[in-house]
Amino acid sequence: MSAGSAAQAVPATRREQILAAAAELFAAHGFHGVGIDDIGAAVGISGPALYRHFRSKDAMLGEMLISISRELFSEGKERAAAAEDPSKALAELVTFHTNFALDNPALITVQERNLGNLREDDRKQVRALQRQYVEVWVGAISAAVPGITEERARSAAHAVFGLLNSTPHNRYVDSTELAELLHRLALGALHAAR
Amino acid sequence: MSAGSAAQAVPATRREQILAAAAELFAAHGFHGVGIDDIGAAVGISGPALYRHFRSKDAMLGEMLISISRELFSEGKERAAAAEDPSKALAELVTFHTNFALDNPALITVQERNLGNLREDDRKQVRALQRQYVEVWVGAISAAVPGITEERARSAAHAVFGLLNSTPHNRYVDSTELAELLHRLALGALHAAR
DNA sequence: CGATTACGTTAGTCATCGTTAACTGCGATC
DNA sequence: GATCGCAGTTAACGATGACTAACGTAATCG
Repeated sequence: MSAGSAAQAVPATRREQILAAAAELFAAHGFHGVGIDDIGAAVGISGPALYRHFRSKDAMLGEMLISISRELFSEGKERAAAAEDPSKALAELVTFHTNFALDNPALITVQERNLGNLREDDRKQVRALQRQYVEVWVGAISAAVPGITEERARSAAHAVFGLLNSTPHNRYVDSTELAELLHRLALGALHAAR
Repeated sequence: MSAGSAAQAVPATRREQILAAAAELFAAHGFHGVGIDDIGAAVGISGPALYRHFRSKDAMLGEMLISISRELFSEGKERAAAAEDPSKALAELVTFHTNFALDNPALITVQERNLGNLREDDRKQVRALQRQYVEVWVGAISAAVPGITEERARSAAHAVFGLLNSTPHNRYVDSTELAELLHRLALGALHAAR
């Protein structure tokens, strides 16, 4: 269900394994709340060995946030463009984002919370990608909700991100039902945006 | 507009002044990303002087999260109970929460992100209060949306919190219009929850 | 008027953190 | 089969962080 590249049993490369473990830890304790030794221990090696794979702790955060932002944008753009009409494009974006959040709760959490811990240049890059992703949504909302202003569409997009990204803290129903519920809630909200 | 006790020009007590400054810093850099000296500097005193007012840095976070949780719960419960019918109760909760988030963006952000940095006993207390607040919403949603299950209502409540709490990162329209938009989005979402 | 209390200050302590250095084993390559 | 480079180890270093100690000052109060 859903086409994510989420928690696989045997991660492809060591780098990816480290990034996955670090994401989990950053999500739970915050960037500064996690030590280099904690990350190492989570993948069975100890502390400084991480520097064989990353230039710094900052670089780990940078790499994970840039790659997630890039994936959201490029995949989102593609799916929206492939849809046959505006209303289907919006529904497709909702489905895509929902599944992504369900498949990558740690990454979503880190992206939401730890943008401020990025180095200046990485932050610039992530923000640029996020802006582009938001514009994909603004386009889809503008086309699907007649008469809405661009500013309201942008605000609505951010609000719906907040709604869908609440997924990691929302484990009261199984994920199939949760996906369906979030889909309805998001489209219901956007429909009401006028 | 809105009856919050938000950013006043001259904070009542020194303690409150410190908590407000700390909330701002925690929201921006994360709990562990802020030093005791930073907080002191933000209120014009230097570092260790804070220990005349708080037992520890942990205690500052604990106090701010407990008080915000308490206020949300007690005020929310009261307003929901005072409404004349279920649909008005839900609308009132949405209005209240929206205005609270608009008036206290830093506190809302800290509550969302830094629960994991609390000391065990404080975290227990905050979680208990949050649970009670959620139950107020679950009651209102269950009464206003016929046929919805309790679990779906709870999930929907969390999702709507995510939507409304996105406020701090949502400054594309002025706050009057944003409040109105968020109100529509939230009720639109809940209406679609079935 | 003298003592206490409230609220600051600066200097120091001790733990911890990110990072580097120096060294080691091991599998592939020429 | 010697060599090279990848991926790991432990030890150390400098910086920084939370917190304590010792001290100062001004207002309050008995």
